[in-house]
Amino acid sequence: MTRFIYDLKRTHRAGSLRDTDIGKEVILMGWVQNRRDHGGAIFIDLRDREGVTQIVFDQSIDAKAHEVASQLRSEWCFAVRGKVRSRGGNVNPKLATGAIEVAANLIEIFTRAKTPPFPLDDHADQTAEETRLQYRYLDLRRTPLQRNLQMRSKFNQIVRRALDEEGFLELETPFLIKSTPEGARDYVVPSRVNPGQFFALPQSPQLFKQLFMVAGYDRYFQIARCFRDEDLRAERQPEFTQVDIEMSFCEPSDVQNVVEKLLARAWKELLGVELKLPFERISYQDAMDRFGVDAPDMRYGLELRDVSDLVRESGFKVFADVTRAGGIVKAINITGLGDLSRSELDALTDVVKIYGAKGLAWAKVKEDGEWQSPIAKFFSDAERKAIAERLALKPGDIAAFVADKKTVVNAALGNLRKHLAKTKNLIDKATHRFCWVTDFPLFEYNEEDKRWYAAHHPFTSPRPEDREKLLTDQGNVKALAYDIVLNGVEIGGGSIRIFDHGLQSDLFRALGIEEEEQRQKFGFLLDAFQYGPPPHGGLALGVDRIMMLICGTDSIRDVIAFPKTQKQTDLMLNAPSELAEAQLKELMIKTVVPAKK
RNA sequence: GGGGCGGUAGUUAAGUUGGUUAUAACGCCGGCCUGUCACGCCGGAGGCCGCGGGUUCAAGUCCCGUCCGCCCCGCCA
Repeated sequence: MTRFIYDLKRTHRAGSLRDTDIGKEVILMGWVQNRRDHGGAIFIDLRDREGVTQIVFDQSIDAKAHEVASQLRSEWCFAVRGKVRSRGGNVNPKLATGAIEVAANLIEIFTRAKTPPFPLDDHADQTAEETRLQYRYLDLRRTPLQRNLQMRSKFNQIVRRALDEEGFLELETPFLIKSTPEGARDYVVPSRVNPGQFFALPQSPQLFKQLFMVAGYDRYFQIARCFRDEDLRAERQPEFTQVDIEMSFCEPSDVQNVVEKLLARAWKELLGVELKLPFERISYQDAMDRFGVDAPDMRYGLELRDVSDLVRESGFKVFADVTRAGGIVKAINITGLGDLSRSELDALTDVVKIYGAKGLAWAKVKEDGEWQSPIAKFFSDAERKAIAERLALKPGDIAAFVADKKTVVNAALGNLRKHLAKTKNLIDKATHRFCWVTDFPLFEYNEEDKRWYAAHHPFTSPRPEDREKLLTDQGNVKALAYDIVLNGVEIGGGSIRIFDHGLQSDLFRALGIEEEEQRQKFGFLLDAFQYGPPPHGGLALGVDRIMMLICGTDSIRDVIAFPKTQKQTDLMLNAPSELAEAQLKELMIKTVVPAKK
């Protein structure tokens, strides 16, 4: 190494220099974003994480520097010393540093670079993600990802400052824990010193944070990595990050207030957006009735309406049969989108079929109020009028109906609603519509196993007023559980926990979990709860999803430095991979991979 | 486990009814150029058409299988 690094320290980051710096001698270090060689003068755009500065190597200023600079190519790493000067009439309005340039008088090339496998300029988002993931370290150099990860860093700092100020302690919990059978599939880690035994990686620090409350830490948080071995989606990775929060002596609104303040602060500092507090609340029941999903996007209309009572006696056999068999019929008024062609309506049918619906019935309302519809003839004038009234149908509107089991109808129309909003551009991207979804059911019935399961987890407290229904009317017990939803994406959820021993016993009884099984799965927690647990509750926020929304991207992978593909592989590491025989032997593990047919 | 979309120079794409030597832009290499900023001009190199099989006189193109990436269903207390 020569004079740079040791003698000549970096004085600025690229991106920070302005016309007020004219005349200063500066030292910058970074990468070649672009070069424009004009013979006697070479322009190099030097990029670092803060931005880009134009460096000019002028033969007449320093012939040696000019000669060295003529070798520079894309993504070479180098340092320059030079004087900041005005660009005069050649200002580049597209650059923050566009008013100035650095006239170089000394350069050192640190490292040369192979030609990158894909362009790293800002116009290069089009490169296949497969290639970008393979060379993730290069993709991460690009401005959009630099920006996303820097935002993520700032978000984490805001979380720490905000929760510290509220008296929360940042405490860590172990990664190597015990596998529990319920919930998501566990990632497991073999224990070498305990042959044949395995640890599990935490799906969340849930039980530990409750133990912190038992131990009197009162207010806890952690920016925690969580692991779930389930199939991936655009907003789901096998390892993800939560802001995990738990507090003692609280009711739901105490938890919600903390979270609202935290998010409001993040939105203000990161986006300059002032959020209106408190966030609106909607019950789970209302969300399902009006939007068909438990994480409603309320930025647009197209709400669902139940018309079961209006079609039960109709001549349309499909609707009449479904309602008589305990199913429901719901409809959306597809209003304001103009006429839809037959092929467009067929495409909408394909959408609802994904969610198990057998079909989509539709009716167009003509100018004279008559229905143009294959099913119009099955309804009486009065029935059509009643439906039109409930859906507020006007001439030009289209009603779309689905009849089936309640879960199918809600999923089909709820997702049809999303589909229409997206494809017909009904969404105002600048809107940040937060809401709390409350009063979730405590139990979910599983048809196959013919038993009730905990909808959230088995330590979630029922609403006090539902206490006596616990063993008799499980379907109508509501939980002190709440999700937080932003623009139709669930970004967090939590609950008030059970701290009363008798209540916990009844809950296990309602779930059909015997005492022995309770002891085996949760013995340590039940033991702990015999030593004076405080009333407590909490919540976890999905950091990756929140960052996805803050950064305005469609994929969680854009806010995770080193994400995995849909098949849970890392294309850069080539992970996972097989272990050497000796390694398996040491762990006393034998693998049995079924032969391919 | 299932449905859908995609895979052609380094990158992004085009490729007709199966028909001669597989196109283009950007990038790359060489040369020229002192005011460019997605610089310009001249010249050049660059292909396992994802992989395997089949049909055919002939396959990037048709058929079957398979791998990889993405979106979705199931799954995700």
